[in-house]
Amino acid sequence: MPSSDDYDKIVAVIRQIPVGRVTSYGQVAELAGLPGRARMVGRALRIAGPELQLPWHRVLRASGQSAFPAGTTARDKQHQRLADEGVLMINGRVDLRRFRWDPLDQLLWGPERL
DNA sequence: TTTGTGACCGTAA
DNA sequence: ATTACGGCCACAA
Repeated sequence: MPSSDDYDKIVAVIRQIPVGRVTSYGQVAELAGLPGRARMVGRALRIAGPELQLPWHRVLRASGQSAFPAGTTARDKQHQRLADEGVLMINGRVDLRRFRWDPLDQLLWGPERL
């Protein structure tokens, strides 16, 4: 049973993703203390909806691709918003080696947002 | 109660 | 590069 506490932790993690960086459902789950439960992150995001104004577009599949099907407005919006933040996509795929969010960066570099 | 379905993922072939 | 498979597990039918 997914305690609302779990969802709160997930939301808290997503709120920390800096502008211009991305992460994966799996990584969010791990950082939230819920290893192996990537699907739950997707659920949480779906339930949260636009009300909470989360940076949902910064959460991608582990492959660097959008989780939304090609041709959907959600996917287009996600790509657009990432582009606006300077996240490059090559063939609909973000190079995670370059744009993956590393929580340690913030601790070492300070709270400056890209 | 069982089954199918996801904003998913890692491994292996 | 792709496909397949097993894990994951709340939710709805």
